[in-house]
Amino acid sequence: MSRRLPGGRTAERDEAGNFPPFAVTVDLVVLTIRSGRLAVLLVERGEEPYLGSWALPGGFVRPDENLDAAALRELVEETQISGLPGHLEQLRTYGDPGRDPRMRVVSIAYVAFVPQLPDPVPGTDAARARWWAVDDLATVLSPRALSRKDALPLAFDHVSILSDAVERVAAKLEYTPLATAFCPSEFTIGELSQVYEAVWGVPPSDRANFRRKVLATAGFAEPVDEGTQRLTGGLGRPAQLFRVGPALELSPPLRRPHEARRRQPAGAPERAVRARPARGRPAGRTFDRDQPK
Amino acid sequence: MSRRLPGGRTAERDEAGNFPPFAVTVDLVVLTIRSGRLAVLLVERGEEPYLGSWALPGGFVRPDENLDAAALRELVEETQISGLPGHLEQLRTYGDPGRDPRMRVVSIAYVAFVPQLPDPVPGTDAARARWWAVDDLATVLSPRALSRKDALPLAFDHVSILSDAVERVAAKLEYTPLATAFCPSEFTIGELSQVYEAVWGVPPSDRANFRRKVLATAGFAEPVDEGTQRLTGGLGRPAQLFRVGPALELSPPLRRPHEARRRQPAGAPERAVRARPARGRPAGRTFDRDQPK
DNA sequence: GGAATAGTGTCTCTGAGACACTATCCT
DNA sequence: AGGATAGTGTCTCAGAGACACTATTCC
Repeated sequence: MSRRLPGGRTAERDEAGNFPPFAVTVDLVVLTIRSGRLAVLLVERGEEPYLGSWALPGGFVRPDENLDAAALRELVEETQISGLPGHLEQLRTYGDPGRDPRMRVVSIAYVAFVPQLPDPVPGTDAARARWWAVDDLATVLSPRALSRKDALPLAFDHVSILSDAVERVAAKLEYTPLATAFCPSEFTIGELSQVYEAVWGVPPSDRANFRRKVLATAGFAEPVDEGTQRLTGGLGRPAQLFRVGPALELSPPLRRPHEARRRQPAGAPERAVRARPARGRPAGRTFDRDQPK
Repeated sequence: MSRRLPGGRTAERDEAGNFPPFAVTVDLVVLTIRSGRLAVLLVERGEEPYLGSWALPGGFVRPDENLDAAALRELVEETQISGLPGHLEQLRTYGDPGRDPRMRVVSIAYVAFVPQLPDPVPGTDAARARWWAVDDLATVLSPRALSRKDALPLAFDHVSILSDAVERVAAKLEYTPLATAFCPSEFTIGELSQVYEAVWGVPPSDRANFRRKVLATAGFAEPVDEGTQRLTGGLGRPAQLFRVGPALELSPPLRRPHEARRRQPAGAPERAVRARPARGRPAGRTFDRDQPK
């Protein structure tokens, strides 16, 4: 039997007819809001390479499970939550040769948005896990974290993964109701606003307008019938409580305040593959419709 | 030496201490516009499984190349273009067990946007490749393609990949200048509009407004100094020619006409991991801030 | 009362859509 | 002239931002 595995025709295999050996893992970027700051769950490495460094939780994909299931399993193992409160989605796949010095590892990264959880319990499997404020890390992306001398470096290429994840969540808050994934089941508009502030780094422009915009999308935040409650630290007028509704996207989106939107998208300026600079015109085919000049 | 490979702590390995064997491939969704329709490059399979079916081009990632390089190599092999006119970016990774009946294959899918190319030349490596109009295929996503009895089925899970790619390009045209990746180096506003129409399935709402919006983003379409040209089939007033500028995003975005935006996002309604229905409350930890009820 | 937070009213400016009109080519 | 496509003017309405004001709590 031939080894032409992929759907296409140009499958490559080594001299012996075997496919190259790859390890396939999932890495998790578990994000939450703690003390008004965006935080990520990291685990301390207990061996080389990067012994003592902090890394994203992750693990091998099992032979019989799909990628989402592997990510979900890792999430449950690390956070002890079950039933997935919050949100989990595939982020991007990282597979540069050399990203792990030991061998070729292709890792499918996932992002999870979870509500505030208790600290990892010592004695459990997650004993050496802890939450880190994202802007205390040497994240490429966050302008707040740049040039901090005490910034914590991460193992492997996990800084890139984290940066991509932070950009993803910042973008997702603009046009989806996923900010609620960071909130408890009942929340106030003020708490929702704090999520946006923690993720974007700047508060939504105007409190009053923010409230109106949130309420403008039906099925984003739905009022709990009765009560009100003060969660603001016990001060001020009690706030209405809301639950998350069925909406899948924000119909007038909540755009990030100006700056980020006006030139570069704040984070990675688009992740496109660049060819090495072509000298002169492309040597191969040319366009049908190119007019002679 | 231990085999705890991933950054995290919960690496799994089999009884013998080895990681499970995976094949890693890239699959390409090469999109272009042909005769005013969105088209994708497919190759005919010459062996089982899915012998005779059409599939996305793809191939193994080589041990020493990164994922982007593998995708770029496949693109060049299939289209004969070099220097990457157009755009190439990672789409998503597909790795369900059983997606290839022969063994476990994890495939990183890429989308490419390319300008119109000549038909594949018989006799070359790409002889059994051809362009298919996307809505002639049994794409899950495209409303136009649904319920076509003569729709062409694709091999493996390539329908899912194609659907995701089409949704990606439709979304990208809203807030990036990537429509120009489908155009020749000099193009008219009318041609740009045709790209939007082919991808979205509906023309931009108003010709005049479309023109103004395109021109509103500096660095999207920049006028070629001199000339004008008629490309419209030799009829009507000659159109100004434009070149692509340096803009990375459309500052007032070009939103898809209403319908798609008002409820579901036209395509896959968000690709989040769903946990199996939790019976009762989550058994594990509960939220810090859950108020007793 | 004063500080702090929640909620409402309303004005202005920009951008999106609709549509009428002019310009320049072809046959 | 008539059809076809390119380009401009302008009106209306909705959404975004700014800001003033009221409401309700704790101290």
